[in-house]
Amino acid sequence: MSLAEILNGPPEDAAPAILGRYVRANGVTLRITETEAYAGTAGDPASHAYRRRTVRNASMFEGPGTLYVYFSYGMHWCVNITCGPVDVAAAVLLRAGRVVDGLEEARRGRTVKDRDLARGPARLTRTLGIDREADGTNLLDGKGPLILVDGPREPVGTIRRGPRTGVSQGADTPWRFWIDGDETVSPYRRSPRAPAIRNDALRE
DNA sequence: ATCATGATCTGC
DNA sequence: CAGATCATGATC
Repeated sequence: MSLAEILNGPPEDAAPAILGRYVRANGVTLRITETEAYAGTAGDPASHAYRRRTVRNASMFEGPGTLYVYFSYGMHWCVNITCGPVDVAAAVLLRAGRVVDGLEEARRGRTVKDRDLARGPARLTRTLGIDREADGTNLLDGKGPLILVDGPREPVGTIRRGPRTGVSQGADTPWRFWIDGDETVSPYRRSPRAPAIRNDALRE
């Protein structure tokens, strides 16, 4: 399936389809190992675009392949790839990946284990050298700083799914996807503000 | 287990 | 216009 087809679809289909694919930015190449889907105003209370279009979330309402880069917890940047048609604010959050090329560049002076370089959405974004400047750029037009490699995907093994990390609303929607057994996948943390775990919630 | 740190949103 | 919230990571 082509990238354009994937990004034209709903986020819960695009998120697992992006696993195992390669992203490249600023001389660093990553193999994506963990993603999360967020629907826009279509009934997903965990989405930044749940209520309405704002200055911050405007990129989520653009066409498929648009980057939505947001600032979180006063210090971190995180990257989403918008999917679905214009005005449908759905997106896929890139949560973790493995550095496969540009290891020296990826380090950026940090002394962490290789597997931790892009383990978690903020570290992934920093490792790729992405920040606010990339917000609103499109990865399909080849002009922005981030490239998602198109073409057929190599086999990824078992894909697993479970609830999304750290969200207080919609905490049981199983829209987090990861490659089973990969050591670069980030640890799951339920939001302390989320309601108690429902007995019908999906197990990981 | 707790803190760091600031943009954004919401309710007053 | 102020206070709560936050799709987290590093360090204690």
